[in-house]
Amino acid sequence: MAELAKHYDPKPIEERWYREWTERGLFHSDASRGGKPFCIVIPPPNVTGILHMGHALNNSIQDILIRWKRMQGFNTVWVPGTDHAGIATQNVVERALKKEERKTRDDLGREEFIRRVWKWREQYGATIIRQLKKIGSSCDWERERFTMDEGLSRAVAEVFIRLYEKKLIYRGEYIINWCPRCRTALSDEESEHEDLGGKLYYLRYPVKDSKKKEHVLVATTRPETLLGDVAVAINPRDERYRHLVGKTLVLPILQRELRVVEDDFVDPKFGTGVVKVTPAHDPNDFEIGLRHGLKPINVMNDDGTMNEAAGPYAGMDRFACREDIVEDLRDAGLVEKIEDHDHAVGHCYRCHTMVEPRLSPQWFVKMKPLARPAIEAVRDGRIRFIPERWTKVYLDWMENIRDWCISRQIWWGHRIPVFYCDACGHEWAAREKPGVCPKCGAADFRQDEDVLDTWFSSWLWPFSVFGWPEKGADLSFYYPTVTLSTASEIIFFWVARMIMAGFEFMGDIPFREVYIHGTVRDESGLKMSKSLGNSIDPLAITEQFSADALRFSLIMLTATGQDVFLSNSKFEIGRNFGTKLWNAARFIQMQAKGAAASDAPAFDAATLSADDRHILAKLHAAIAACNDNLARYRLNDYAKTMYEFLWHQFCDWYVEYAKQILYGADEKRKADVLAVMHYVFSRALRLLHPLMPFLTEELWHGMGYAALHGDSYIMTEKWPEPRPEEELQGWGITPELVSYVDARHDLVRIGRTLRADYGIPPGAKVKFTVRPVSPVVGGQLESDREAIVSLLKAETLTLDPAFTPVGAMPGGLSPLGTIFLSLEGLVDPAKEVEKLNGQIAETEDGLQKLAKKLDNLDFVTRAPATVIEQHKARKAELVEKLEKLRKLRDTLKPA
RNA sequence: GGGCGGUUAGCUCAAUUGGCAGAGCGCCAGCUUUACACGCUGGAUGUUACAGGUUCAAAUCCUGUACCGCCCA
Repeated sequence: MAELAKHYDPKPIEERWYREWTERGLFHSDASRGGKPFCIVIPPPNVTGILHMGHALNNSIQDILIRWKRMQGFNTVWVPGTDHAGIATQNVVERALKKEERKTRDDLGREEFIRRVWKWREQYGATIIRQLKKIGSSCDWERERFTMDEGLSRAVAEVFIRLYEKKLIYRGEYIINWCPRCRTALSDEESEHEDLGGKLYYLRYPVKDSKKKEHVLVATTRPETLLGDVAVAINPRDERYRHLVGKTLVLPILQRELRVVEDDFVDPKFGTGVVKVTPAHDPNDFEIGLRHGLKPINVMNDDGTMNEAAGPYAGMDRFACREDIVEDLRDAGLVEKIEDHDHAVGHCYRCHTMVEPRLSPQWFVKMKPLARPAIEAVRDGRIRFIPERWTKVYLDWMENIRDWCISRQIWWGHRIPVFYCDACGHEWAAREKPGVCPKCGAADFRQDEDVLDTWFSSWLWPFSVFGWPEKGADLSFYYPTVTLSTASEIIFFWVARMIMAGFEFMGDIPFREVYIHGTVRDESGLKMSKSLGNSIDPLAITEQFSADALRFSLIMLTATGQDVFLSNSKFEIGRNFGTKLWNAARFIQMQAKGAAASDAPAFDAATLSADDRHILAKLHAAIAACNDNLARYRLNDYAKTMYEFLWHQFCDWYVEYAKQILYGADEKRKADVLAVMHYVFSRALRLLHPLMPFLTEELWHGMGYAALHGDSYIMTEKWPEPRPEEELQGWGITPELVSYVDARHDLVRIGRTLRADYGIPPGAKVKFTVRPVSPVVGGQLESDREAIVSLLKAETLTLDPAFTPVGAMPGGLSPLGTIFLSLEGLVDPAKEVEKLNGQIAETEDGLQKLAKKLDNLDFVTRAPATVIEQHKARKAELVEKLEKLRKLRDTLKPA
């Protein structure tokens, strides 16, 4: 076996292992293999997308869960894929078409355009998939799906028809959010509200046939829509405007006659209490219009320009029209005033164009009946949100759910499977394109021009990826999936709808747990986004550091469900940790002079030292902590557990302890220490594998563990489980032993502090004396003498229960005893006294606080006994400490 | 306007049932120590945003205020 290189070079190693894992089919799962399924479906990224930090975080999380469960022996599958992102993809291809051929989609025609989109997808659609592989995602690539592929398209059609036949899908003319740039309808969720500093225009609407030239003041934020006004509304309880009832007003410019209607919707406190009613351009006005039988007048084209109904403004852009109309009204003396007015305005989530509420015929899904079981499932805990607070967000939305506008006026997507017969007017939905009208037999029929919202395919993802509507073996084995990991932004878009679809079409939940991770932000707290230019490219990080470093740093920094603030330098955490691990491995390998002979507990349990037992105990504590943290989605704590264990427990203490044995002559002890090291390290690697898959795989092989397990891969190795308590006891591991070694670490630390305080060069050997607190501790320290000497770089260590310092001798208190540094003639007694006085004051302070508490009758009578005991014990400790500190100081004082 | 989250060391965050406020990074001092300077050793650092309240005891529970962020209308 080759020696580990002096420096770890991640790039070729990461490429190599990913290739091998894939070639060996290690990511693939087969339902026929049986066992317990553990399934995650990936939130399919846009086929147009490139990997950003949010993806990196989310997919690291999923990969950790998947790799962990795979090692635990579950039949694990992570189903990958992409979604066709209707509007986004169409935009991209249209832009390219314009740039390269100076053509529009209309120039090509529908069929040719769609052919081009597919071509584009073949060429660029794999980018994000390739990037997911780069960061180590262990998806089952044999199962990769695309929302437009044949199977998923079949599922979409099936779902549409079922809902259509149940009358849960309907077509109707309603106000929807319209993007004039994308020239399509959007769902409510796709219109993002943004607060804008707008204006409130107070306009005078003359009263018809008024001799006194009476007028009414109407307030509006969108004056250009007045061209579509058909009425003016007041609140029936508003006394100020009683006199208007039954009157007719005259619309400025167009001179259209407007009724005055009374409607409860009108808020008397907003503006003047009189609102213009424009049913074709405002959802509330539309409702008012329905209640009062008003005929809407549409004054805009689909691209946001004014149409013929706008009279003199026909052909103008909506914003230019607004300016002109205000100017014209001002000239006519009809503008009373203009106030600043902040209000929320919808913007297209794709292109950020201001959304125009627009009346148009669209397809909708009736959501209330679908919501009911989906609400129940979350209420009764069959589906759990992590962190829990998202439950309320979900429930609030679901309980006030509105119908879902699913039709889009674009070409790229699943075309609505509804047909209209020109001959007999029949309308029907069909899975396959029919030959003739099923009613009259005519061949003259048209398919609906619109396509479906992309989410109309995504909401089926957890079962459509397993072949639904066919009820195959995969579907019954893997469904329901276990965890869905995603960001809070798409709880409404996607998570809620998947739950509804799960119940409607599978009769069951789609997943048990929804893990909502935080948002990735830059150092100043801004959300990372392409448009802000503040994003950090995850692939650049893998180039500069490594995929493992990227994953480790991201996860370690991301507290459960909290946002994460990133900068380039944060990724040094993972890189440094990886390097540390690499070097620890090199050390073991050098000392073992070759590959591991065994990673079993191949040590002589009877002769283990306290430090051996201590590191074994810490390993088992780490195993338990990893399991616990992973099960609770506390992935940052899992990362911290491994960081603390490997760096501080293993490297700082155990490896340092081991040196004096490995450099010594006792061959039996050497063999035991190496056996302990291999036992611990081989398990730690496995614990770390889900986080740092590449480095751990490399070391698994490099250290020879793979060979010991029949050339296994760490990724399919058994996840370490803690050994039973009795077995650990058989190895001499007890809580007392662990706290003794912890305390001895303190003793060493205090000894080192003495060295540092007196400026002893790190290389210089000095004499230490310890006065143990008890004969038992004295005995323990005696048997660990070599270890202490080595860790303290001591010349000698004297253990003397009766030791009294002669003259000025710096000393420190530890739980195991007082440690003295022998420094003949070098000590400044005054300085030492000063130091001790500081410690004495500190101790007195603590003691006083404790005494005050314990003297408090209320505390003693009301606090639980265990707490009182704790306080008493601590007090006794401090009293003793104080006494020792004083004695120490007194010996230093000149007599 | 309604709701949610946050405010703890210079920075980023922990602190599980209310019971000794911690970690990483940064900072300071020292170190060519035969695994590692991407390192080692040691050190300093807190009015837990503010004001009240509950409690024997509050970072933690309650009320209010301020500021930051997000979601919804």
